[in-house]
Amino acid sequence: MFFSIGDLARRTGVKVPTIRYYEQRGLLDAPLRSAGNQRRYGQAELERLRFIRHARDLGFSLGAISGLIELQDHPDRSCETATRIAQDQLDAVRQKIRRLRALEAELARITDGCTGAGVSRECYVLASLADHELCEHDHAPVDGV
Amino acid sequence: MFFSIGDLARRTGVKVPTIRYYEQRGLLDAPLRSAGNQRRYGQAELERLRFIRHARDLGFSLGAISGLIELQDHPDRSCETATRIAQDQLDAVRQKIRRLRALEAELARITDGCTGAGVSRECYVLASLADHELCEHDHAPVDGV
DNA sequence: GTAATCTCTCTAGCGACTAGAGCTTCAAGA
DNA sequence: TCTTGAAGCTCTAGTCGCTAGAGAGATTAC
Repeated sequence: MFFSIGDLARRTGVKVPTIRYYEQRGLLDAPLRSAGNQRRYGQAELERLRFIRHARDLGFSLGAISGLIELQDHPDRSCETATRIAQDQLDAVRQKIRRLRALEAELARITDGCTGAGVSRECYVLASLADHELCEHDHAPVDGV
Repeated sequence: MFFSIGDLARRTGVKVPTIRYYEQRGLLDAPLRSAGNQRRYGQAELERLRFIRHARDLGFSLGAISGLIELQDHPDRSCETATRIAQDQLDAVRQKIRRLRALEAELARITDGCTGAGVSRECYVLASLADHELCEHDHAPVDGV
């Protein structure tokens, strides 16, 4: 019926320190404790952690996940917020894909220009990085590349 | 001929604290100083910082950029390393695009399933996150989404 | 000369963990 | 029942690439 943090970790694929971190961040409620002060979890916590895991896999921030959990805990509220959070996440993902594609094109061009056989003085990779004029596209920074 | 850190920031689009951070990280050499201990930069530093900026925009890590700078400073070395660093970066970008596309598909499906008009108990967004079985694809975590 | 703007160093914070120290508890076998 | 080894506990600090702020000193334009 009740299981340890290690069991919970195995069942969800979330690492033990990460579970404790989620608890500290308030995403998981403080669980019951054994006589010796060890955490003991039940089905509800398992499901919540799976929810968090799934949302993290989809790229939601812990802040966004907090919002989603808040809604889950109040089943009578409008789900407008949930939809908006998900839509924002989708928009962010699409934006990131767009930027990464520009990067990919540029990087492919740069690496194609150099076999790696020569000497660094003549290296097209280094030359391209030194001189933005050699670029075909603009590429804005992408965080977390 | 010589300019301040603020001028350098304006000419490269890199923020002042970031320039100091790069110096601390060893990506930029410690520059000359004015009588009053302020940093004074010349053309060489400007070019190096533009190189760094450009590489950062393409998603290279500071560690990778260190490696590239090392090669730039030794023009007689083989550029194999540079090519490999760039190729690794390209691979990483492509990998990230692949994962983001899977996420995009899943998020689009999830958000399409909910108009936001209902109540959170019946919300398809929340249901999908709670139950991975509703997913059509596997989606591994992507760092930095 | 004075005021406004820069610049200096230093420390701390972000997000989402991850690693390690030093200790205690638990579960299984002898 | 005892022992042993794995697993758990709390706490602090580190990762990456910055960013923000405090409180001081330097520079520049008028």
